[in-house]
Amino acid sequence: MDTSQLLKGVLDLAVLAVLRKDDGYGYDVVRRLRAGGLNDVGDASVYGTLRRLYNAGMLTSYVVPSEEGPHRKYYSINETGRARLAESRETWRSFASTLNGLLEEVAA
Amino acid sequence: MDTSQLLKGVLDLAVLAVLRKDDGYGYDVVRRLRAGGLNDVGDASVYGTLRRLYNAGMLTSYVVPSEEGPHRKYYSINETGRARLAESRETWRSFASTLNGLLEEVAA
DNA sequence: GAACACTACTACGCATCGCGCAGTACTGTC
DNA sequence: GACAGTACTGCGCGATGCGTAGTAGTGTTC
Repeated sequence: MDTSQLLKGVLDLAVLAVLRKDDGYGYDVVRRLRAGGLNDVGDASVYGTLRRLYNAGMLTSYVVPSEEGPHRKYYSINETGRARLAESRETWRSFASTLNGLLEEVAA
Repeated sequence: MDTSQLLKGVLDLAVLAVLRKDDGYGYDVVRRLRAGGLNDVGDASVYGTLRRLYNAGMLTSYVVPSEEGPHRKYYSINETGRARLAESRETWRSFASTLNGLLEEVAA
């Protein structure tokens, strides 16, 4: 089944989550997300999300010329981004809990 | 925080879930969802979802004239709808589990 | 009895956002 | 030198939740 709709509003959260420890560039973030189980995430979605988060002031960015390919634009999460990550995580947990509640009444 | 994006792709599931036991009409489904914790769900979203599910053959419908207001259009889940409910529930669980995995690495 | 509130549904258009696809560009390999 | 892999950008589409307005019926309150 298609999970693209489920990603809505959550990709921001996922991207912030994979950046919370180490800086990363777009292509790398895509790989981390897929390694984490989001197999179907499109690369354009991730690049778009990174740009959106950057424009929203959640990330800083710096370019590193690579000797083994094109330059890499690294993104680093800042305080605003961390605050947003914490907030979004709580929103997600609360929402997931609510939906699970609705689904579990099925058994009743 | 705004949860409208999180609802994407899940409202179908939630609507099917609240209809799985008893038939319901639009206004009633809205109340059940809100009672279940989806406080911010818009009524137009629910009516739209009901029509979408009906057009997709997941629901049947019958009109009951009410003595205490306008007529009510009841919706009833059918076999196709139940199959979809089961399928979507699994998709949701798998997805939620994946995302929780990504988030929990935060603690590590 | 007129204004108002509640119930119940429909229709229109908007905004968000993930995605597909094309394009650019650099490196390495066969 | 054609091709694959890496890395990023931009364009336009499609799905879907939401706001708002509109229609329509019933009950309440002054």
